[in-house]
Amino acid sequence: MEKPTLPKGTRDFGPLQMARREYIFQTIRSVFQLYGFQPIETPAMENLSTLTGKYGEEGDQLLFKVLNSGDFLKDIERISLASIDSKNLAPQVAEKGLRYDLTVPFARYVVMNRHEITFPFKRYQIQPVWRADRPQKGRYREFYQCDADVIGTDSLTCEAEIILMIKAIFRRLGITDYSVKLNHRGILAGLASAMHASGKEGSLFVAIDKLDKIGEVAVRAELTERGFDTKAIDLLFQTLAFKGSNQEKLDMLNKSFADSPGVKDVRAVLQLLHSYGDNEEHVEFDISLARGLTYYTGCIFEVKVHGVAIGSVSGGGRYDNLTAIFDAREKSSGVGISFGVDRIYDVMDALNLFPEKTQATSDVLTCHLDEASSHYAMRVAATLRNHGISAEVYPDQAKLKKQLEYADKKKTRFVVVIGEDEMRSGQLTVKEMKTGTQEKMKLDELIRRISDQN
RNA sequence: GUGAAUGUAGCUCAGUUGGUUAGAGCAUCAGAUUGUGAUUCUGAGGGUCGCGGGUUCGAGUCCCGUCUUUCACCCCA
Repeated sequence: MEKPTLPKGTRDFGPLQMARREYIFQTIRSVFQLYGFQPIETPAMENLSTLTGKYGEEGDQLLFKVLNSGDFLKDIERISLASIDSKNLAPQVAEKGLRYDLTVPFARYVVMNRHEITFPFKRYQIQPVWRADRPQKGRYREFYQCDADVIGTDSLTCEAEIILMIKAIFRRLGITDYSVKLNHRGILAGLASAMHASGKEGSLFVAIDKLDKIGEVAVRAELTERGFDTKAIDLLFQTLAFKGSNQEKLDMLNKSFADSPGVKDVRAVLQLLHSYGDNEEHVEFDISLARGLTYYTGCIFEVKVHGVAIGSVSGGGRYDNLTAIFDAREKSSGVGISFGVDRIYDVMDALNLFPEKTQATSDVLTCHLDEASSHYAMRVAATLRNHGISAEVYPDQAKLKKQLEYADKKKTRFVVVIGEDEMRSGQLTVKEMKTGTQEKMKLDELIRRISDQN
C-alpha cells in the first residue's frame, strides 16, 4: 500500500494548531461583531461563470475547476476532441469552480438576495478559499480568509472603521510592529494620467507595487521595457520618493496634481480616524501601494507585519462596480477587508506571540486502580462535569504511571487518584500536575477550588 | 505557468572517491518502581534511503524520469 499524502498546498491541523487558529478566528470574529457585522456563508463551489473574469487573466488561471458529474464528455463532439486544447476544453467539461476569494461570492449573494437585505449591509464571512498557485512560504492552495464588507454606502466612515478594526484585531492578537498601508486608486489613476499612461494603468500599478521588493532601479527597468518614457518615469519616482508624514504627502500631492478626489478621500479617512478618538499610529499613506485585484476603485489597504518575511496578512479596498457585473441595475458601492488567517498564524508563530493557554485540554483526569474505583471515578467525573468542569475518566484499567503520563501529555491541570482509601474516606487524592503537589480533599472542596480559578 | 534546490527511522540530521549488516540525538515502547507524570538508569522496537527506470561486479551515493517540500519569478491572504 502506498502511503497516503495530501494534495499539494493543503495541510492537516492538529489539536495544538487548531487551538491557535481558533484563537485567531475568535479574535477576528469578536471584533467584526463589535462593529455590527453579521455572518453569512456561501458554498465552496460557485458556477465558473460567477468567478471567471473577476480577478484578471492571472486570477482565472488560478481557479480550481470542478469536473462535471456523470459523463462529462457526452455533449462534446468527438471529432473536435482531437484538435481542442485544454484551455478551450475546460469550460465545456467544468461548469463549477472552487471560490477564489470571499468578495465575489458576496457580491453574487447581494445581487441574488437584495430584497431581503437591509442596506447598508455589513457582513462578515470566515471560510476557506482555494487558489491553484504554486505553494511556498505563506502561500497555500487552501487557506482561510476572514472578510468584513459594507455594501450599499459610499461613506468614508466605512474605510475609517475598517482601519479601526484592523488596529483592534492586531492589538488583541499582540502584534505591535506593523503598518496599515493606505492608498487610493484615484491617486494612482491621477499619477498615470500625469505620466500620459492612461490605458496602461495595469502594468504601471503592478510595477509600482513591487517597489519595496525589487527597488527603484529594477522598477525603472521594467517600466522602460513596458514602454514608459524616461520623463514620465522621472515624474513617478519624484512623487514616490517624497518622504514625510501622511499630511505632508497629501499636501505635496495637492500641489502637484490639484485636489483630486483620491487625495480628498484619503484626507477625509484620516480625519475620521481622529473623530473616532483614534489616531494615525500604524497608518501609513503609501503612494506606492497598488494591489492587483482589478475590481478596486477607491481606497485600498494592505497590512504588513514588520520583522517577518511574509507577504501581506490582510488586504482590501473599495469597489464601486462589483455588483454591477452580476446585474447592471445594481450599482451599490462596497468596501471591505480580508484577513489571511494562515499568514497571521505564521507571523504569530515566528514572533512567538501565541499565549500558552491556547492549548485546549481538560481540567481533571480521574485515575483509578481497579474495577471498583473506576466506577467511583466515573461518578466523580460526572459530578465535576455537572459543575462545568471538564473531566475525563481514564478509559482502561492501567497502571497509575500510564494514567499520569496521559494527563501529563494532555497538559491536564489536575489528577484525582482514586483507590480503596479514597473510596472509604471520601478524601480524594488531588495532584496538581504543574507543581507536582498533592493533597487530600473532599470532592466539594476540589470543585470549589477549580471553579474559583476558572 | 517559468526557473532552481531538496528528499535517509515518528522528528532533526550524519553517512568520505560508488564497497561488508545504513548510524546518532530526540521521540516511542518495556523494565528498574504491583498507588505517582514531567527528572534518572537499563533495554527493545522502528528503514522499500520519496517513487520508477538506467549505468555498474556492486548504488543511500552517479544518470534520466516522476512526485513532494522549499526558494525565486508571476501573482497574492
